[in-house]
Amino acid sequence: MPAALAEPSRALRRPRRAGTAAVAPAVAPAVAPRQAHADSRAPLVLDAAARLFCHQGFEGTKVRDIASAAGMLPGSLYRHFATKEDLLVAVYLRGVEQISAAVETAVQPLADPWERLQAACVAHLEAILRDDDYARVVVRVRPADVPGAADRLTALRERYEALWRALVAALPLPRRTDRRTLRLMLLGALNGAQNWYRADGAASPRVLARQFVTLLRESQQPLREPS
Amino acid sequence: MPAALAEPSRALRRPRRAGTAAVAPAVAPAVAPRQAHADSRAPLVLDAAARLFCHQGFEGTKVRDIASAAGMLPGSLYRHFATKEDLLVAVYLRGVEQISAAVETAVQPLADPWERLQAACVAHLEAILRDDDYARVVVRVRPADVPGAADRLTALRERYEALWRALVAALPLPRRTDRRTLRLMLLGALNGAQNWYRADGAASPRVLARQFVTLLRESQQPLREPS
Amino acid sequence: MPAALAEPSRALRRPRRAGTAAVAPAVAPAVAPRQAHADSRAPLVLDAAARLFCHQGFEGTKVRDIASAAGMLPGSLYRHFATKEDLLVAVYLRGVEQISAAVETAVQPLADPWERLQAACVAHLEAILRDDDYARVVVRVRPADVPGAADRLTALRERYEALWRALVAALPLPRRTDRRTLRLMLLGALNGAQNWYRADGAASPRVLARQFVTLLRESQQPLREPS
Amino acid sequence: MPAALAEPSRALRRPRRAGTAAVAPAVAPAVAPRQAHADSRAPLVLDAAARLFCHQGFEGTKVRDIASAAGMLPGSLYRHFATKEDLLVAVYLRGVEQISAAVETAVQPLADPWERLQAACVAHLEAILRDDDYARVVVRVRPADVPGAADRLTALRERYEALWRALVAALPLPRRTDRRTLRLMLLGALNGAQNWYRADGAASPRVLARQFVTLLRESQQPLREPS
DNA sequence: AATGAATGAGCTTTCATTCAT
DNA sequence: TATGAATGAAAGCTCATTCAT
Repeated sequence: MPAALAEPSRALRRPRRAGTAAVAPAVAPAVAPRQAHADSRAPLVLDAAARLFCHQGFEGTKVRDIASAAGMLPGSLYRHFATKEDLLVAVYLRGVEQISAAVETAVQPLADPWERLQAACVAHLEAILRDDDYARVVVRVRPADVPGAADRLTALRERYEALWRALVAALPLPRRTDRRTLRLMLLGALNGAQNWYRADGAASPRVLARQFVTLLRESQQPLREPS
Repeated sequence: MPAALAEPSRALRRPRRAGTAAVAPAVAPAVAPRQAHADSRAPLVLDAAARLFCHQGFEGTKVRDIASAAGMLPGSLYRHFATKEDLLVAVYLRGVEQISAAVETAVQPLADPWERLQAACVAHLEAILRDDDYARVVVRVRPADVPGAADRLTALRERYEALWRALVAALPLPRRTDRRTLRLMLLGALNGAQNWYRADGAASPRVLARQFVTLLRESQQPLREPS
Repeated sequence: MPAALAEPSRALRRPRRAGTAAVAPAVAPAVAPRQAHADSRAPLVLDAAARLFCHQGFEGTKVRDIASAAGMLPGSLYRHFATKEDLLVAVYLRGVEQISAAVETAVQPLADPWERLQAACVAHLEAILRDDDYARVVVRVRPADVPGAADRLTALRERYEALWRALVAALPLPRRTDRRTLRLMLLGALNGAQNWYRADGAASPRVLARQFVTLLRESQQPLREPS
Repeated sequence: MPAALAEPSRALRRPRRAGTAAVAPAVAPAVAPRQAHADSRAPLVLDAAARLFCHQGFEGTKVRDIASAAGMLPGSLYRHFATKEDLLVAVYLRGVEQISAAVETAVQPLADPWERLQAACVAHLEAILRDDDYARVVVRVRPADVPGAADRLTALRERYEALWRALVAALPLPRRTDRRTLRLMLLGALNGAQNWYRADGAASPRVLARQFVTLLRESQQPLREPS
């Protein structure tokens, strides 16, 4: 995820090819300037939008705010994005890409299903609590609150949740366990932290995530339908 | 007004305390008619606002919508509430009152701390998923999304969460357990259900709540700070 | 038509009942004030819109212009009309109503088809050249130039042209005469006058109209397909 | 007209001096290629503008549309035309040139004034109904709708109408006939056809034109001031 | 000559709120 | 108390035009 954060605008345009991104600029530095000029401001716009959507919500953010945060006039913004909703979708897309990458990176070296789940929680929580304005927007802005983009937003969220479905599917659980509820409960608990977590608190996102998973993990022996 | 707000809404919903609602008018019949008549539309406004805020969010709900849902014109609405934010606060207040009452009622006959927690979860979940537009607004509308009322909204939420603080404080847990995190995690998981719960699904709010608590309860042996 | 012009706002709201309009106010003068207050500004808006659409075209007229000509702010206009297009349609509607009334009134006392046609031309020309901003808009603003209202505008024009279809149908003409072409040619010639007629010119609309019809009338013996 | 089409961009800037156009390149052949190449896109722009102005009107056509229809970007367009209004004037100019040429060509071999008028009508109608986007714009776009170019547009129309003044002046008519009204009425009727003529209709522009003239011609015995 | 991002003024429309009646 | 027309600030967006490259 740090890597993803370091080259944010690229992720929007090109297919993610691991390892290539860091090398390419070094190989063809002469091309970079031209490209950089061509759409140098678009990533600025996206960054500004992500920051503002994340802090003030979608409705609370005015197009003028985004423009001026990006150092341009409102009209100029529409060279890059047709509507405010499209801008949100672009932020969402990259948020999903980045948090997906973060989770995948965190999970990849691990084999044990519970360890993988915990690593995913850590990555998720760090992204939505601290690191990543884009990822934070994905959690902060509710699809249903933006009618003009609800479908696209929901589809993007779905894409990310597929990751979690796989993680939960791999857990060794009693047969009758409702894995869907387990997944949604866990994500709900994680995302809810955005409402109360304060950076200056005692627990880091990492510690918090471990607590969450421990909670879940130890409980799985008796997850049964209570009478 | 708090009294007025507390009274009509109760009568509207359930005979929460049988006999009381019907008696009150009889006690003060001389004042009741004029006042009752004069105020008779305010609860309508509040109900309409609760329903709309709950379904469309705060920004998504227009004052005109509320007024027309209450059978009046926008101007008339301002006889009862000074601002749209005040209206939201009033809904919030009653939402907190009602969900508090629901939880307290559910918890009261029980003695075992875990049983009390589970009963609270059931009551909370039934309120925010099904029963109570007012309570749903409390979960649905994020204080931070309404700058003009954020403080008051947060204070009301606090008031409700005090209940949960007590419930969690009563749990027999290892000394080092972070009860604040436990509480917030649980509430986050419960509230998150509003985003994905569908009434036609397999699990009722009641079953869902039991799953949540079982999850928590069984896990409390090892909830310790990971190294 | 003079009657229609004398009470313009009424025509928009009530079905035209000949003779009643002039009497009603006298019969129930007590009701008038309340009614007059209720929508006192809406006719002002409509009049202002008609005048401006007529002089500057639809695109050339800004909502702000209409509002300030009506003595209000742009936002206030939307109490009365949902969109600028709707306002145009309302003007069109009344334009059609008024010019229809003018033509019908002029034609009614006459029996001879050619005399009726000539009277219709006089009425039409007087309306679109001098008397009636509303009627002028109907000729001035081309439906195709206002995509958002083209259908409704065309339908209204159709309604008016039906009158002319009847007038032309009644003419004693050779069987093979293409009456549709005759009608459209005549109306085209009449409407075209809006582009070049100047009030200070030698010929009045009345004289002009007579010239047009004479032109047509005398030619009808040989209107045949030339070889 | 074909000649005019063959040297489009030149006609735009200089007064037409017969014979010069073909010679100039021969005189300075060294310059021609670069110039010719450089100028090669301007006619494309003009054609695109004519097509779009004709189909969507002036206001309805965006500079971007023209540019992209001409295969260039908006900024590039301003190498050729200083303003959108200038572009319209250029289209108008060529429209007038082309329809004038068409009418003159049609009229030239004929001697009889009525036959000449009829030939002019045929040529005019074919141009504005079918053949010629440029000529269509002249009829479609009303000078008064483009304040920034109204004077120039009117002047160009005047130039074309001079032709018709001559044609009408040559007609053997009773002395008291108002030839100006006759001319304007006829042109109004012809131009009005643009609003209702459909290519799939029964009558071709040619047949239509003949009907129009027959109409006029036969009527001229009694075109007198009615009492 | 061509690009295309940027400009900036201006557009139509929205909406919480006010106020004369 | 209720009305509903009016307010006025601000919103999202458009578009002819400019300008550094």
